[in-house]
Amino acid sequence: MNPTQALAIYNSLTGEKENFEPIIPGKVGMYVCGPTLYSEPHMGNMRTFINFDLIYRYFLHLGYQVKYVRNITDAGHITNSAGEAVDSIGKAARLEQVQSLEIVYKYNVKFQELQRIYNLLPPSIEPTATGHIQEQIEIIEKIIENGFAYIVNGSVYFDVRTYGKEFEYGILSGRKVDELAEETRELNAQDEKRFFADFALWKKAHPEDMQIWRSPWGDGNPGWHIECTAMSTKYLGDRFDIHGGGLDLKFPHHEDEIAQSCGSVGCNPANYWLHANMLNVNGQKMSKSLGNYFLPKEIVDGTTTVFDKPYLPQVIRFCMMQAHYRSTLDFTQDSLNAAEKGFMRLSEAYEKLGSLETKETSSVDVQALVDSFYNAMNDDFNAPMLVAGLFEAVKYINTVFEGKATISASDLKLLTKEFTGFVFDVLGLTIEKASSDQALTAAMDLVLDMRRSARENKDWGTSDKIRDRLAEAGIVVKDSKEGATWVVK
RNA sequence: GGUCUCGUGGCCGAGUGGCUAGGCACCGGUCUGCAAAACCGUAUACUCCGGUUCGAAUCCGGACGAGACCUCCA
Repeated sequence: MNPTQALAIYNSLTGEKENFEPIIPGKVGMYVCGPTLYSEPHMGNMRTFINFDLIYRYFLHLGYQVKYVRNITDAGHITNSAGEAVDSIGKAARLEQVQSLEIVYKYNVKFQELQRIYNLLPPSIEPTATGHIQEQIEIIEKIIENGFAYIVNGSVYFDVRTYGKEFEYGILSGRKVDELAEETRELNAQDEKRFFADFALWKKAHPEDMQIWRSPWGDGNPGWHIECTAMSTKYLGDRFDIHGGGLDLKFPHHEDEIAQSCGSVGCNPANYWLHANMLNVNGQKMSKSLGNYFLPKEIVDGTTTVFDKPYLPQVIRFCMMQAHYRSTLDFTQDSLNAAEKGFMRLSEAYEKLGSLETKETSSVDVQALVDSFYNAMNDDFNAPMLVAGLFEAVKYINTVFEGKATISASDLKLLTKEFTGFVFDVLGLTIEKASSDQALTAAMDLVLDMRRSARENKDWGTSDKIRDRLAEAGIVVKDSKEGATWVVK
């Protein structure tokens, strides 16, 4: 590795790019908020997970030993500001007339499948909220002990006002408690909370609840935020390097995690807070009501009506890599088609790498090119800049292939190592070999052989007829000096 | 209503106080029996109005527009 600049990360907590300094040299502890499994994760969820997969992969590429924890939220109780329980998993379970765990299990299987399809590296640990109820209770007890929470009628609430005397509530989101008071539209008059901004750590069970746990305060369910605090603390300690998640979790979820950690162990849990931006479709945030909502599996299968053709998962991933993780990204038919063609070009250049002829010297500064890959990623994981650098390499590879530029043996070795390293290991792309259908391949060999004979006899009529009829069947024939190749569209 | 972000060429999308991001499309060229494909190359931009500056699309202010969060959300 030859980065000419240090790894800088944009820290949402400070609003600035900071040089990355791990707590333990050579090691990284990273926690990312995973999905709530009350439905199949949609494409927008996937973008967040793909972006953090990129970050995970880059740390690994730099040689860090990474402990990557991404939780699974399988306890449905979440409370809104009015203190009302919103049990999304229980709701889904009732709708499908099954138990909560069945819902969670069903969607977890789908989520695992999606991770395979989109080539996500498995995290070091995927803990579940329901597996850490005891830890959550212990943290709540500690917060109560420290005076930052109170018990009302079997529920426990975090006391934001008392907390605010010692710590700063709103340190991450920039919200001020006073402002929040004015902004909040309506408060529930029946509220058990002492203050509108207080949030539930533990919620007393309702008779119709499908999942109930025992606690010192009676039967109930954990609050949403405490789940993440418990799991991150258990596996990464009171203080770790990176906490990530979608931008929409910044407030209140992450803000409340900070409050819970400060309120229990006295410090912000993470040194660097990273937030991945949202995915838009045709210019708008993906949503069911707008009709631009689709699942990661549907776009691959071509079963969504949003786009008129299927796309390979690696094309979708590549499309995402052309935008920075902190920017919104707009998926449109055009942007996906552009990514598809660009990805093909990248793939084809990769396949040429193995057959390049080397010369005494290189006509391009390969080391500088490789440095640009690292510098791009070291600048807050700027994948689009990396992709631009990779296309510089593509152009170079192509011109060498055409005999219009030269590369030395040592530079070719370097370029091959780093180019493939960044394409496969860092960006997480996969390049599939052409059709593995042996019967089709044999038939095509025969057809193209007959066409070649026709062409040798200047029988253009037959040659063109074969070409056109194959095109109608969805097979595109590409002629080149080395002969004809084909590809199924 | 409050807080915040953003507004880049036909599309997607980086970046920077003065030095061409990149991809796709377009156009030109090479190649080809023709075409496609492939490859190479050129062009097009920084919402508007003020201000700071030798110089701003890049900094500041305002206008307009878009989006996010404030309620579950990746």
